[in-house]
Amino acid sequence: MINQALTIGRLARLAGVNVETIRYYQRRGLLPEPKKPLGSVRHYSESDVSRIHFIKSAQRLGFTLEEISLLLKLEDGTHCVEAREIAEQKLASVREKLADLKSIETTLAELVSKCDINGGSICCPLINSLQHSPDLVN
Amino acid sequence: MINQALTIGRLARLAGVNVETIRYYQRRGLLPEPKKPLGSVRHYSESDVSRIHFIKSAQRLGFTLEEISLLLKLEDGTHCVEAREIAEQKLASVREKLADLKSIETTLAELVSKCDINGGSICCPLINSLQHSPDLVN
DNA sequence: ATAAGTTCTGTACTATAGTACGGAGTCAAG
DNA sequence: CTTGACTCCGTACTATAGTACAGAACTTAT
Repeated sequence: MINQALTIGRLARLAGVNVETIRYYQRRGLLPEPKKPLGSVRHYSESDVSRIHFIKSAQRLGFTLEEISLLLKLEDGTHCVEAREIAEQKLASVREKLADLKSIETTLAELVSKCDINGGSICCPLINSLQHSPDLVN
Repeated sequence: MINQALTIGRLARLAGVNVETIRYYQRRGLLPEPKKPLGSVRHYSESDVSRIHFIKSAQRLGFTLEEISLLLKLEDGTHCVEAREIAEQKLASVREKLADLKSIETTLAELVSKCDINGGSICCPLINSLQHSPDLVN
């Protein structure tokens, strides 16, 4: 096979992760482990690339691999009601995180702009805000 | 002292964390360790409660203790320019996370509402979406 | 003043999410 | 047909963020 049979190494490069990470995801059940053609090496598909991207995206948002594993189980097509429940739970938690982030964003943006007004000289507004309301969220 | 000298245990209860967590934050330099009045126990202040709340809030948003430690250094009042740079960096990363979360929110909300339309019977829209565009973000 | 409850100190253990590595087997290019 | 790269498999190590615990000192309530 001179052309791209998707081996684990190629998959890793395509997906931008480490080979070891792929094996780890397989051990954790996040990625299927294709069966090995006896006396040869495993072959992967494009969908594995997508799946890894999905995992990485979800992770960047603070989902744990455990949670991502739940999300991915929506895929098997056999647990519709559960699938919807999980999706709803996730949606709620995403909205919570969104609200938290928005409030941090507002606070930080204010601090930085107060700093602008002072022309970057002595940024007391920024420091004072942190000193007197360090409890940014809630 | 019959009344509330803020000992580490009380501080922990007030801040809603474990005593060990407070010690850990002290070791990491996230909380000051008040000096011990020889042959007695350390006393804490209200500002330590606020500081712990701040740390916990920032953590819920995905900041690492390392990053939080940087944020907290804005407080010392002596590095105005650096303080502003850190705040700006954080603001940028918060905005990135916000964008990511919004896109996940949209996707999940769509999936759940498609599920509603199907009356929760066979939730193919949800499952299909995940199967055919598992790369939620970007 | 004595027992129960805290604090202090240091060290060790835990979970999560990987990364590294050794040795054997497999592939592919010269 | 051999050499170098890659795969496979298991085990071990790493960093982050704690938690647990042992033994001594201190505090508080009775």
